Amino acid sequence: MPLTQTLHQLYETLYGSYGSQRWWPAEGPFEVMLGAVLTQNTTWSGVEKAMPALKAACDMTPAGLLSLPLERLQEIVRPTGYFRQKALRLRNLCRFLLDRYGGDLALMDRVPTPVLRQEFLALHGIGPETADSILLYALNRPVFVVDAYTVRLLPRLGLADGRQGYREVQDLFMENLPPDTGLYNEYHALIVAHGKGRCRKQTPRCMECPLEAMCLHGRMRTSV
DNA sequence: GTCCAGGGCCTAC
DNA sequence: GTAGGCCATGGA
Repeated sequence: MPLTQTLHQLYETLYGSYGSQRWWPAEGPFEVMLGAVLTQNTTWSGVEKAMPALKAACDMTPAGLLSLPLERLQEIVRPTGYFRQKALRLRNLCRFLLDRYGGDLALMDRVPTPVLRQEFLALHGIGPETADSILLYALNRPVFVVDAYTVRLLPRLGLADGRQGYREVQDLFMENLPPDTGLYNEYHALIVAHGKGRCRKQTPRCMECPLEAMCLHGRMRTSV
């Protein structure tokens, strides 16, 4: 089966099983950006605690966040873990938004996606996944977000051998799917929903897994 | 008590 | 260029 068709089948199967995920749960692009940093290597529940506190403490603008004392900001983001790092990362991001765009995110609209991506990656504390999450979920750019679930998923479907890096996995999706922001949005969220929902440990077989029929045949039929 | 989340940086080798 | 250690909280 052609790769394009397989990827569409994967999407349809996940969508049929989990339904629309409605990401990103946030009000406006700036809030999405902050959430992208705060959710790094942690659960969304922590972000749900930190975000209201942040909204109560400042006006939710880059300048407003920068006006908070560091200790106060640390206290607010504490529920998301790595609170010392994340407070600094939020400050870095806001300083960039203020210096480069005057705090006006609408000015990013005329900047090409590859340029924006490089600008975000240059920030300390923003790596490939966070940068791409911002591009897709905050700025509506057709960029496929890769995460640990995605990397684990592909080998079990026979679509990769597990040695591919971030960009290789990303290219696999983007070269075989149309550059559709809505599709990429839902696709990544569905992979996460599937990944955290079940089968994180490679159980020999899981008949309840919606991807059972797509898993590799022959060798140990590891569920996904 | 142990494991691990919607990662990324730094340091060794 | 990549494997390993580190950052920290909270829920299962």
